[in-house]
Amino acid sequence: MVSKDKKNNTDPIKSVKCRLLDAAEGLFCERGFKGTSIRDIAASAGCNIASVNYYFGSKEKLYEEVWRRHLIPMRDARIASINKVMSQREARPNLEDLLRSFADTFVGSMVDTSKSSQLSKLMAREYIDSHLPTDMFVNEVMTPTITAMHVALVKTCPDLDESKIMPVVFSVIGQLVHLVHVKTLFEQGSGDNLDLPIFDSNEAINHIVKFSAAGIRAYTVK
Amino acid sequence: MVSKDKKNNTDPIKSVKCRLLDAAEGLFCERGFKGTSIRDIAASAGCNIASVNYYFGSKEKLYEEVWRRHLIPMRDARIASINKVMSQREARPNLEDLLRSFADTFVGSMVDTSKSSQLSKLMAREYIDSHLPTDMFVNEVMTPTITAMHVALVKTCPDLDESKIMPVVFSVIGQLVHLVHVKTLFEQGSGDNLDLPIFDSNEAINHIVKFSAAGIRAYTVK
DNA sequence: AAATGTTTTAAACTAATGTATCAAACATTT
DNA sequence: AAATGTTTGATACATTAGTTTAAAACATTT
Repeated sequence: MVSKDKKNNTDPIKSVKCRLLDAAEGLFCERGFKGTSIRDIAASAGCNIASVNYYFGSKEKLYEEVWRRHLIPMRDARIASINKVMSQREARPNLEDLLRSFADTFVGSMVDTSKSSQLSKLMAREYIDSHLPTDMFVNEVMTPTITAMHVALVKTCPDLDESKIMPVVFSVIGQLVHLVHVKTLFEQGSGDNLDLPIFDSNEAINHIVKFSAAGIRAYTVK
Repeated sequence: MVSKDKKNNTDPIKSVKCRLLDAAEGLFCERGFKGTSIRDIAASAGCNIASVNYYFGSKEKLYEEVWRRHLIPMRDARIASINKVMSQREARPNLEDLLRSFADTFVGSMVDTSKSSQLSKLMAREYIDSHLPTDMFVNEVMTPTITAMHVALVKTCPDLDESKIMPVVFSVIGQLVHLVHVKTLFEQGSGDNLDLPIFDSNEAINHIVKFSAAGIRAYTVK
């Protein structure tokens, strides 16, 4: 008796709660927090409007839960990829290896399936107008990531002036965030009449690694 | 008889239309398009709700007008700053000069008053979910800017492989956009418990220039 | 099978939004 | 000053939002 239009996550195997989370994630990424209504979410998950409040208490809480599913894995993936490079037996780890590993994880850590840029998009939105409780994202992901990168860089480039590490990390992250943004713009529609070259992620990461390595070495004594 | 609370732009010298544009700009930057109601705008401008539809036709049109006031000046400022550096009498313009000039204008072109990062914030929002007609921003600002930077770089670095120019411009812009983002986050509240170092724009720009110059030269033959 | 606890449903509620109306106030021209 | 065109104001309208309610459907335990 239930109409089956426009529903994405109606797989009855998954629990209603899970379907709601999936549907909400997709819609929040696509249309933002304010742009997504509880009715949209319920419809996409194939369940009743009241379910959102029944399972999560409010729209805000649902949004929080959507985040919580990914925050820790995201952070751990990034830190792990840094540590992996650092724990190789060579005396001094290679700067390019460190950068590439970090970049790969940054751009790809959100790659569960094909919806690679979905979480990045959510991140960008949350970045600009936050609907998460105070600095949940900064404290649980950003700060730990930067710290891990900080110590890795100190080990990799002993000649690098310590006061320059933050700016250098800033530059790398700036490029990566921008890459994700641009990727997002290209992948799904909105800017389809641009004549910019097709954006290959691997090429882009190669470039960022080379560019950044040179930028970092500009600060080493020799 | 009119209550004077919370109003920012009630200067009766300015026309109602102008007051509406100013109020809308501030609120759109701060709360986004969806987060700002016509009632908020009218209240902040100290005029009636109907004024918005009277002068602009709709909320969307008002948003467009807010943009139109700045798009062309923004683009022209950026291009002019590039051309200024390029037209100096020296045989080959200096790369650092070009980068600094571009960076200054990018971060500061929105500096009419103290609300330096206001337009940048608006830009970031529009970036993520667009309420402007098809690619108005890309066509009128982004593309011309990138093109100007493109030809400037070719002249400044004749040794630079032409195919590497786009990636290189991408890296510079990525860092600058990120700088503006972070500046915004710090300047107005939301992330006040971060222990990141105080962010001085001049220092940051100095860094970006040095970092990027080295990154660019990594692509030159010698 | 009766009783109890959990989940789902349709409907209602309150508040807020963008827009439209129309008369009053104001300014300008005749 | 009268007439006309423009701007402003209070209010109404239709729509949509998030949330709540209470009954129904379902599942579980006794």
